[in-house]
Amino acid sequence: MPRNVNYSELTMTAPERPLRADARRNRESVLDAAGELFAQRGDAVQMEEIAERAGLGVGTLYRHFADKQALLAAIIGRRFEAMTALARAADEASDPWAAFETLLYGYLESAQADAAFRFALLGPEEPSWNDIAAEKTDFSAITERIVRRAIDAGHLREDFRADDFVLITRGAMANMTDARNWRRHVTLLLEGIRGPER
Amino acid sequence: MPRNVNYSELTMTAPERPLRADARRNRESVLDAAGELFAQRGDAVQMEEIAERAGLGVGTLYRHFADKQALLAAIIGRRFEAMTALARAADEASDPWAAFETLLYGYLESAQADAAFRFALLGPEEPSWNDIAAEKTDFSAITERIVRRAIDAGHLREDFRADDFVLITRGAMANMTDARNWRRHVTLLLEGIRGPER
DNA sequence: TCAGAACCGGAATTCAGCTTCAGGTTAGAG
DNA sequence: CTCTAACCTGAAGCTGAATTCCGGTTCTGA
Repeated sequence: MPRNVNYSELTMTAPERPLRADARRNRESVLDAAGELFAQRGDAVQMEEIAERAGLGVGTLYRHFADKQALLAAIIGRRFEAMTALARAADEASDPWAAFETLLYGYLESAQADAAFRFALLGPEEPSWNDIAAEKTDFSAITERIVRRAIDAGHLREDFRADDFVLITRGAMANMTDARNWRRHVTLLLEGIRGPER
Repeated sequence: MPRNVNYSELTMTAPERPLRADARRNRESVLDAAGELFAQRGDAVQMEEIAERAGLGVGTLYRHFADKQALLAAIIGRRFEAMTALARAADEASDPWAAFETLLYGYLESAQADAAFRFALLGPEEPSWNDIAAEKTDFSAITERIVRRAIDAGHLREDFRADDFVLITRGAMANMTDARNWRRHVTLLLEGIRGPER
């Protein structure tokens, strides 16, 4: 007889008994509220605030998620899934460079809109986010393929590595204080900053 | 009759009465201890830990610095001064590109060695760090001159701006998880990542 | 050498947030 | 309709870390 079961598992193993209707509804509210607030102010939001926005008591948050980390992980997990979907879509493009740009800018636009996402990507690895590691692997595989295509088509320098994609995105995210800074950063990266006299 | 005077003013207006010998010595110990620890783990160190490393009680820290922020500000301020000195030195180089590279890599190597410095540069503007703003102005002026020289000599693209220097450094600092990542990042930036088929 | 201002130590206090828990409520099976 | 497991609430408890406070200690000028 578990008292405070954690249904936040991202792996979709259905719980023995489905949630009661009100519980399912509330869980959704929590996820929505947390999603918005985390996206807006990252880690800094308080549990109480999330509960209020969801129209629930704090206790209810804890019925659905073991702790703040678990809630954050659930939110982050969603974003990662979306990102993998984005990568998959980008890979559809027949033009290799279009695929690369779609992936890069799509990724960064998502990051711009979501402080929690940036937080997860820029900060140190959270050991509690194991579920996310698997998602990352999927994403990386697709990225790898897109990068390779761009190289083979001569759009990226020969020695470009998928890891470099991470470098670029981290760099850009660090410049997201202002809406246009990160675009400038990416532009400089893509075009290079050396002059004619190099 | 002030009780707990804040001598952390970075502006060197000497206090009415010079500090007692032991006090001056202790102040130095605090600065040293805090400098090392902040450099190592940034914001995350605790006052108690700093006190211990300095061989003093916490109360003593608070005799010299109003609060943790003030102590951090004092440390950061020192780094900024060093950075301005570095810029001045770089500007001495007769070769414009050498000057630019010296500045860029010197700046980044310092950042690599100091988490507190990165923290101050990457995080949002702290309102309590007013003293540092002045130092920043000096630094910016020199950077501006170095950038201009590099452009005029044809080593940097015409539309390069001093602000871009900030973009680059922020980007690189975000990639300082691993010692060589940021160098790769800078290299990509300088050389560009587009292939022959651009 | 001595008084007392300046200084120091570190236990006690404060505080902000997360988390728990002892009841009250409600969905929904029978 | 009834009963009860599942659910919800939010005040109270807990925790970790900053900050205070005051009795004791140490400089230093006379």
